[in-house]
Amino acid sequence: MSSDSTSAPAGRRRRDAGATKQALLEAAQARFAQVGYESTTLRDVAADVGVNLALIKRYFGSKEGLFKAALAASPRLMNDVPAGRASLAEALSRQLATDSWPEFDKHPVLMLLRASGDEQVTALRREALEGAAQRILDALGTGSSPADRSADGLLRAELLVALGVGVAVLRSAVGLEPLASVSAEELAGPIQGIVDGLMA
Amino acid sequence: MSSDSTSAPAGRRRRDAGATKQALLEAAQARFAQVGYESTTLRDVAADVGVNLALIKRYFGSKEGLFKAALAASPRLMNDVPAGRASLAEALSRQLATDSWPEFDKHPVLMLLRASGDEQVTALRREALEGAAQRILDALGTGSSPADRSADGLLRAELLVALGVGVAVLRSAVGLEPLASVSAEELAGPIQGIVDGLMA
Amino acid sequence: MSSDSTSAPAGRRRRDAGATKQALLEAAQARFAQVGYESTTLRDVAADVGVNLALIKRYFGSKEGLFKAALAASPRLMNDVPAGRASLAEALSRQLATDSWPEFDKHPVLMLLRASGDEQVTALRREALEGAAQRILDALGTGSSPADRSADGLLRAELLVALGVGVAVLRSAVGLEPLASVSAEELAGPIQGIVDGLMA
Amino acid sequence: MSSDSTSAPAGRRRRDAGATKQALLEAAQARFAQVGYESTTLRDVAADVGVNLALIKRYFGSKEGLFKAALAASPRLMNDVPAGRASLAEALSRQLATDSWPEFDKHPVLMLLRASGDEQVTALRREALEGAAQRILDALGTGSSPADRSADGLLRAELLVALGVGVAVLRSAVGLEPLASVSAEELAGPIQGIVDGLMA
DNA sequence: TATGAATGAGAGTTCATTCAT
DNA sequence: GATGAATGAACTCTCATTCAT
Repeated sequence: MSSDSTSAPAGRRRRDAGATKQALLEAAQARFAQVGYESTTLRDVAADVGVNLALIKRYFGSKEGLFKAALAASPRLMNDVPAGRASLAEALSRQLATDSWPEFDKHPVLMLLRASGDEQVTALRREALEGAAQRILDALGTGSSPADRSADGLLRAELLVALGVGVAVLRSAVGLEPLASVSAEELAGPIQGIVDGLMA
Repeated sequence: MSSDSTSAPAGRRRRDAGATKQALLEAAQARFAQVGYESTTLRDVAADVGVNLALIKRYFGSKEGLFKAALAASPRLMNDVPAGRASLAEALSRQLATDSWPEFDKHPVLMLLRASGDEQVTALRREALEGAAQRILDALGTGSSPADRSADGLLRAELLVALGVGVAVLRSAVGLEPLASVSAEELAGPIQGIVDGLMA
Repeated sequence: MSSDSTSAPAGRRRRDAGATKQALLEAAQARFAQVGYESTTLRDVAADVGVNLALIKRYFGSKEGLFKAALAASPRLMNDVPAGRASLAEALSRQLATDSWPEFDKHPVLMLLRASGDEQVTALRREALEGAAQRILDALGTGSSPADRSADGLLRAELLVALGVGVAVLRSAVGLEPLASVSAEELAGPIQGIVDGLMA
Repeated sequence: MSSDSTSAPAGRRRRDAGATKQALLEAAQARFAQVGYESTTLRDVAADVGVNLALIKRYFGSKEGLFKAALAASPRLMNDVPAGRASLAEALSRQLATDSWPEFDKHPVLMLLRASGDEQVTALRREALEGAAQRILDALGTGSSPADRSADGLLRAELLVALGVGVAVLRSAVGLEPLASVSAEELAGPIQGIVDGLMA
């Protein structure tokens, strides 16, 4: 779908700063998610896009800068989740199965887990995950069950985030079967059970 | 001359190959779990123990070798879990709270997630996690509930493993509150709910 | 459109090639004198003036070219020195004190000492300093003292140049006190003694 | 005289840390004096000695560290100058002529003038030159002339240091003739005149 | 003419590893 | 068996420069 950018001369993308920057960003996201911060080399990222290494410095300042940009450009986790337990479980199942992430090792959540020591990165990471937890909590907030409103509602939401993080890791980094190749459909039942059990 | 036992780093450990090796292994486990494979330097590990860098080469062959040995020497996850949902939930809660791992960033599960390149490492990792899933399944297997015996029983067990992995990551690498500082006691309720919901 | 003169950097200098070139030259002189050839980046020079980096290439060809131009545009050392030992000593004192060079680290003699590689640069440098020595010799040449006309008169003049160079270096690069902050007045006596002693 | 080090196996110096370190130091001193801090590359220094680049890091930590070590290992300027104007002038002449420094472009004073931005380096530099000035002052201190004891005695001593610095620069970096190839003998007269005139 | 996207070469630094002693 | 000197390869980063527009 989004293979080629806006108005690029197809063959060799040349002299289009925006497109180059975007391509670098995507390549970086993939590399960071797949092999982590340290193992990702800027040479590889540049080579993926087919441009010179120095452009990364030009556009992102440094490796840290590229990482932060890649992190910031990641899609929001658990975005637009309709209210209600059923739709939450369904959204979780879908996002954790290969359906929405054919190349699962590039799942944005994986990048979140790769360290870089930097303080700002840690903050970005935390914000992203806190946001996901909050959105999960919101999706459950309309329910009448006492647990939804309880003091530890956020904790329960975070446990669902943890579940998602764990599934992503086990799928991609470990390849644990049958989890690694389960479909959204097959995942739906157990996830629904977890959500219900957690909020009972 | 003086043979020191494992847990007694008396004065200057001298000429006790076994103790030195064990100390190196523990130092390596801590470093790998805390900062990951790439960021761990052999010099640091050797310095932690106070021995020469070349000893690591001698004992473990290479950095990969040390990592594999550290992985293999990790405590088994979910070991000795009594049968029954309640005890399973309790065991999970305990292991995921700071209670059993005061220095949570050295939790063995964290080391499992580091470094991906080597094939043998991936295998070790998978075995460790498959074993945990199997033991969880066993702990539930004696129950009479239909889900325990269902075809996707293993999948459900793996979801619990995923939950554990995710919690460990969020606690240590991200420091997501309130999850990061929750006690085993506070964790028990929600975890129990999840186990019950999953197996309902 | 609006033609700005040399010393009036009004608003945004536009379309005045001469003024831009002159501004670049001055900025380059300052940078080269202050931090040396290698540490001066063309980006910095361009930024100082507020023009595009490529303009330097256009006007001066290369970094070497800019350096040569900056060197060639430097004010002549020991220019217009009236004849006689007293006026020579006075001229030396004045030029080596902060009086005439409030920003002493931009003193033109400092630029002369930077960068060595290029052959042409060495020639320019030598010419500038030979000229200064010659003018010093001329200023003394009208005197009746036998030393003025002696075969090593030039050598003696060069020793005065050396003194000047050394003072400039010690003032700016090293900050050697009390020399670094001495006034022209305080310098006058000792310098006069040196000139007299040298020519006695 | 000091071409080969202590007990080196002549052919290829191997496995002698002390000798290697010393050789690196000497090579660094030469390079720094000749082309300055920025233009000196660690690869060149290592190549001069015929060892691996990484050894410089091992022994000196960094380029800055190497520079500081080279500076600290430099011979003291104006060391062991006997008291009296005549011997001072003679010592100055000798040190500034090719006599004592056949390869004049490696003269230690040249290294002092090459910047590196570092604060500690500036301090080292200043100390070395202050020491030289002090020793010059001491050499003159026994005289009965009023100027020796005057408040600006140090300033006058520093002017002699400046003269030395300037001569060194003009000899090596600029090659100003006839100064550049003057003998100690030819230099003696003018220098003596300067010292006398300065202290009159 | 002037801009800025893109490049290539080389810098210091870091690390696992190897090799004499 | 154990030490530490020495190596090679790779990394990030920096800069002058070139090339389309």
